Amino acid sequence: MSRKANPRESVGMNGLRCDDEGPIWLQIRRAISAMITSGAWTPGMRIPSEIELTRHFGVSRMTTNRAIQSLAREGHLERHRRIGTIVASRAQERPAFEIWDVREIIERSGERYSYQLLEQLIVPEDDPRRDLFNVRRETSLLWLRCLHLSDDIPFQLEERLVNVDAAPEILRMSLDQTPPGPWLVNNVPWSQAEHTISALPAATREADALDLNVGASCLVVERRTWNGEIPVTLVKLWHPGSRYRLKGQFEPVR
Amino acid sequence: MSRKANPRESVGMNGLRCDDEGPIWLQIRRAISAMITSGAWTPGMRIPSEIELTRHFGVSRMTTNRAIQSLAREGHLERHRRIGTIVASRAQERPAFEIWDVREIIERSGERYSYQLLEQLIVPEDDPRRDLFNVRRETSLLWLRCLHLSDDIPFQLEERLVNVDAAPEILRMSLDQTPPGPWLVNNVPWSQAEHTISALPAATREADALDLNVGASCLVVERRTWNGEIPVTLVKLWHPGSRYRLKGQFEPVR
DNA sequence: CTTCGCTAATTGTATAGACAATTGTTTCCT
DNA sequence: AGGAAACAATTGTCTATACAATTAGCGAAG
Repeated sequence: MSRKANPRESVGMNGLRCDDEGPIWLQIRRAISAMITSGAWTPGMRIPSEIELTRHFGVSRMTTNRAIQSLAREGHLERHRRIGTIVASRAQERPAFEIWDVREIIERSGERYSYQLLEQLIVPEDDPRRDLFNVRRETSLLWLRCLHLSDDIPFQLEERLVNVDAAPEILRMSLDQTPPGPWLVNNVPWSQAEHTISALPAATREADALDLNVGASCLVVERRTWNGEIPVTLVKLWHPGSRYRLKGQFEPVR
Repeated sequence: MSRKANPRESVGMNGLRCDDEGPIWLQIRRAISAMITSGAWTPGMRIPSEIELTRHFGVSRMTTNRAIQSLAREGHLERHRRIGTIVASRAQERPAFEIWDVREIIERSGERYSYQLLEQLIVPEDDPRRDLFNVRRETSLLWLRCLHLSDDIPFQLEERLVNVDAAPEILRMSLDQTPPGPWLVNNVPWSQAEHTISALPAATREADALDLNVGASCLVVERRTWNGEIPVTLVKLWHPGSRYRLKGQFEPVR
């Protein structure tokens, strides 16, 4: 216990204290959370094991486990058997704006997420899609269509244009395995974003992919991001409106 | 067991089946989830008690409990002691777009949410703020400023303009208790929304409220919603950029 | 030196049981 | 009848324990 190979920097338990509000597992959760947000425990550090915390707080392991798992499920901690629990690199981030990560939405609902790449091409010089972006003729643009499924039922169709100059590494990604959305958010810097939410009827292309009738109303989120003046990506996300009710008093345009 | 006063309509367990993937508590979770999304169990119905499910699936109560609680925490079920567990009215909704509900964000992080109303007034006829909305001179607009705190530290400043014609009941709300955001989302119909995300320096008004220096950079989300042609609300949400890192490679404009 | 297999540390899941808290229902006393 | 007290049903939390799964590290065998 005293001499350790120290696979990762390990934290101590100084300052780890319960308040006295509510159930003990929430107190423990808050105590750990406080260590992270205060900066005493920084991303990458290994936190005490369940056993140590169990002793520290004088509770049973299930109680510690509940506190830690609830933090882990929300992405503040990462846990690995035999390795232990480390503070996630994004633990101090707040989802002040949640970029719609379909995968997360689906998996939070306990369903199976799957993904299909439908189309991938470099937009030709005279293609009308180029007009959506205000970029020079030489700039190469990548066009993607992919489908996100929940329990093998189409949940979201993604139609995306990417400015390759702003994100050159994207050409090296195998996009038939990895959805482009999360990768872009995490790897390509951007400074400005604009979203438009509306209800639109599905055209043939969308209806086919989503397994709907042509004209069925969909909820469409359109997002554009820039880095300074440079457009980064433009994406249209189609949700079948009939299959999933939507949060809030959203009324399709008649 | 056979004759019941039936305080609420109660569901049977027909069709409630486990698949065989992953841990049993997730299987049970999916089984219940499937009953809801298939429509066999509809909002307001009382689902079988933990004991009954425990017997049905042949597991221990803690296992059932874990499945149900995880659904309840996400808003698919509502639980009350002695009453039982009912399907939440919003259970079939998908958070296809999560309207930023600060309260939810804060409470999910295990912190204490609190709220202050800073300012509330009907915008005078000649006020420049009227220009933000394209409405007739007679239309009365409500101006609100409120602060959302996490563990008593300012987390988000909300500056909002509401079209009273589109949401007349808002004048009857006691907005010093209830934040206007969630109420509007749930009670006022809208068909279109537009968001802009950017990084801006705090002016005196924002710096004061958020306890920052003037000029400190903030992440600002601006949201406008319409119902058809009619503007409903316009809100600017200020987050102190220094205190909370933000998800993704967001770079403040220099 | 490399590889294979063992051991130990750590988390993941499940069980059985206990008691607390909440609140509808019933019963009983006046 | 009305109100108070007891009861019952249901969820909330916690404990103690057990075994499974994962994997780093170590040591033995080749």
